[in-house]
Amino acid sequence: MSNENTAFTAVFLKCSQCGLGKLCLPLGLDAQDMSKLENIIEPSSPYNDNQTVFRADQPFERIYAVKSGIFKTVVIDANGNEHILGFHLPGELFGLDAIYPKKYRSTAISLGTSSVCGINYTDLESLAGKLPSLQRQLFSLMSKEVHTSQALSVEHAADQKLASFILALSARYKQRGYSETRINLMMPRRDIANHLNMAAETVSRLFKRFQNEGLLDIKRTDLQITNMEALKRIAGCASAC
Amino acid sequence: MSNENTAFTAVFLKCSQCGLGKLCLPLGLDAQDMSKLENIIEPSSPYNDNQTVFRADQPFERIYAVKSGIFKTVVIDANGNEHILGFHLPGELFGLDAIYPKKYRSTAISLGTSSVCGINYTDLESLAGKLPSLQRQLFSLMSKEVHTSQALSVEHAADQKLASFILALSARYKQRGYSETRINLMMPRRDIANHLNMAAETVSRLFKRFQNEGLLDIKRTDLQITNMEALKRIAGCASAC
DNA sequence: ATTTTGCCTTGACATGGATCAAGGCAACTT
DNA sequence: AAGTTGCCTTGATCCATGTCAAGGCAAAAT
Repeated sequence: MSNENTAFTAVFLKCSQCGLGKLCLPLGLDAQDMSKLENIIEPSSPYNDNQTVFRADQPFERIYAVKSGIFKTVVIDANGNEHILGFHLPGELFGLDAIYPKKYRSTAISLGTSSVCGINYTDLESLAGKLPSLQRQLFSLMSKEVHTSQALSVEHAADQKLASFILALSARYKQRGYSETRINLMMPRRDIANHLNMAAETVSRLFKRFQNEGLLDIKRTDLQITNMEALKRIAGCASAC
Repeated sequence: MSNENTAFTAVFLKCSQCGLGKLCLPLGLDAQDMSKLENIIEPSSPYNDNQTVFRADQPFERIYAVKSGIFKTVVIDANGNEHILGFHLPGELFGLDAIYPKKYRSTAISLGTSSVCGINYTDLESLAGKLPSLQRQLFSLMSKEVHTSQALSVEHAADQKLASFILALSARYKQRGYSETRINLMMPRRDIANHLNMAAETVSRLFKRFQNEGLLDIKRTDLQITNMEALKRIAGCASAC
């Protein structure tokens, strides 16, 4: 938790230099439009591990795009139980579910050192009205988000849920130019389990089973997929094929 | 399944006369803008029970707004298992998850006699670029959709899921000007069970338990909520409070 | 180097809910 | 009115997964 990564602290990249343009909001924008988008982006200093970007019930002002690292969004129910709605990788947006109620529905927390771009929603809306490509990309990203949330509810057996989770992560890493077979799980077992509605022990046992069956190798957070096809068969291909 | 409701057959209501304007796409539009929206709406003849509006994998052309009745959206996984993603009431949109991949992800099926407005998405996009209120409402509805999909994944015990489902239906009926305590479940137990990832027997037993505990009265599809507070306690208030 | 801490794994046991099987009831058919 | 059909309910049983408890291991702290 020491502040050793001063290299990141003052890096306020523009969209045009960011490298996530292929995935993030600017996708499809020409140079001129992108600079208009850049004008309303509010880059922020990196968050250390486990810091809060916004809390549930706070008034909605900005949506956020992940610049580096990972964030999770969490809701707490009436009994105080936490539930992780999702993990957000670089180039992904979060806070979109706050648009309708005009307040955040969840709390967003960094996993490890991570950074975001904040985007004032009022400004974004009015810019989207002027730039058709931006409007299109926003709708597209929200559509994707709808699907991601639905996909989770389709799986029901524990092995199916975990296999789908791994494959979905793999696909998202691949999109970002990383290996699709060698993944560094940034989140602890407990968080994976919570997100998938199961016990951490079940995650542990399933990883072991998958390893015994030759589907993957895992040591702590270092995951290597060794039989993608078999994993897909277990996943039932609901979200990953 | 006889075609006794000829009254519906040729009723092509305009948005301005539809009565769902408070919930549906036209929300927030003035008369002039609404007529522009009306121009791109394609009303269709009603569907009988269990008819298909679109199928998964067909190319995406239109989003749909429910005009009357109920529709369900269904996905079929690699093993041929069906899963009901959601039920759609009058004024609600479906097909939004098809925007990103440009093909439908699910199959939409009518429950009982039901009707829709189809809206060509290309036209809608370009109109949304011209009418800020329409753009705003579209973003708002998609944001709501994201939340609805997420809400399902938060609950985990069967009683909690069923209680939340009932309360969410109740709230949606209330919004539409119907009673929030007396609800006609348009879908069979099997469909409710499937949507909530449980066995139909479990739904049956839970309805009985809730009835024994004085939370509700149910006879076939006729549901009466008698203790909303207790139901909310069981639901954990994740999606309904 | 030793201790501490946090996370992960493993085992034993308990249980919620699935599955299997039978019966009931209401609506439609003949 | 009797039969048929589809859906719902109820009971008995089983199993996947949760829970509880203990132990292991690696990284951080002292």
